Amino acid sequence: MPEGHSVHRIANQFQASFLGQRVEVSSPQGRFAEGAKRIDGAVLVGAKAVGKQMFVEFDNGLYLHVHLGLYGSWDFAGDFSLDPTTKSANGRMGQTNQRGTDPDTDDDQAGGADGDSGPVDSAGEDSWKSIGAPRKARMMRVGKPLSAARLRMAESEKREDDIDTEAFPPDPVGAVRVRLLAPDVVADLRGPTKCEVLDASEVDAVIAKLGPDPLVDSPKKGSDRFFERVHKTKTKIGLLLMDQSVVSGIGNVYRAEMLFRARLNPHTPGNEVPEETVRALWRDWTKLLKSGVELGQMMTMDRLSKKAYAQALRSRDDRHWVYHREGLPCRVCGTNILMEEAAGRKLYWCPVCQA
DNA sequence: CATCGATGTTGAG
DNA sequence: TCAACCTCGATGG
Repeated sequence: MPEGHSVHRIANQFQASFLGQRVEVSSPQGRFAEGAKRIDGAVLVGAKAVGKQMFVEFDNGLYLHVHLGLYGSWDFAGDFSLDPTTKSANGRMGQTNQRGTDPDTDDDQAGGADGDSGPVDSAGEDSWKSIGAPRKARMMRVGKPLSAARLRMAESEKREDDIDTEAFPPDPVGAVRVRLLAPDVVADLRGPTKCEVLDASEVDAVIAKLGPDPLVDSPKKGSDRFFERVHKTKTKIGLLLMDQSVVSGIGNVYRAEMLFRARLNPHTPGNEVPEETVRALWRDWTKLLKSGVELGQMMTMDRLSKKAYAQALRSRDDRHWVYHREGLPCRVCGTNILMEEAAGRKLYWCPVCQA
C-alpha cells in the first residue's frame, strides 16, 4: 500500500495527463457503474491528494474519491507526459519511474520492471505506469508510439506489427473498477478499498477528518495541528503516527523509520514526547514525503555514500533502518532488530537505539 | 500450482 | 481484536 507519497504522485500524474480534458468514465468490471455514470463525459479540472486519499475534480461539481487500501493501483497507458513529481501539467522530467509504487516493497520497482525501467522517456512516450501497490509493470505500448518507442521496439524482439496491433485504448486487464479515458491517455483503477463519487461538501467532510499533510498544510499549521493531537494523549507514539486523523499519509514503513530516525521508543506515550521531538517528527515527515514524491520510492536512510545510495535505490532491502529487518543487526549499534504486532501491523524497532 | 503476505481501512463482535 | 475486502508478487513444493 502505497503510503502518502504514492498518492501525491498519482494526483500529480492526473494533473499532468488529464487536466482540462473531457473524460469518458466507465467501470469495465461493473462494480462502479452507477458512480461512473455521474462523471462520465465531464472535464477533469483538478486532482489532489490529502494523505492517502485522492480526489479528482470534474467540471460538473463532482469528485471521484479513491483510496487504494492494501492492493489498489492505477495503471496509466497511452501517449502522455510522465511526471508524478510535480503538479505542472507537463512534465518534463522524465521521470522516473513509474511506479510509483512505492516503496520498498516494491521492489519491483526496484527491478525496474516497471516502467521505468529506464529513465523513462520523456517525451511522452508511453508507456505506462502503474502506481499503487507493488506490482510488476505490464509492459504495454499503446497508441501511436513516438519514435523513441518505435526504436525500442525495433531493438527488441517484438515486431512492428505488434505495435500496429496494439490499439488504443487497450482492453482492460483484470478487474478494472474504473477507467478514465481521454483522447490520448487512459487510467485504470483496480483493487481500491474506496472508490466513490462525492460532491464538494462531502469531500470537505472527508478531509476534515484527516490530520495534517505536509504537502497540503503550511509548515507551521501542520506542525501545530500534529503537536496538538500528540501532546495531550497517552496513546503510544507508535500508534499515533499511523492514525490518519493525527497525521496524514504515514504508513507502516514510514512509521517504523521515522521512530528510528528520531531514536524514539514506539511505546512512549504521546504526552511524554518532548514538544521539540514532536515538531522534529513533523519536519522529518515533511522531508521524507517530499523525497518520496520525487524519488517514487521510500528512501529513509540518510548520509549514504554514493555507492550505498545507488544500491539502496536498487534494492528495498537496503533502503531502511529497521523496516522489515527483524532479527538483523541494527545498522547503527548491531543489536538485533525487534518485531512486534501492534494494532494488527508489524512494528520494527531497535531496542537499544530507541530505548 | 497452492499458499502466504503486504506500504490499509472498516465494521462486526 | 479480528475478519473481510481484494490483488498479485513471492515463496515453497
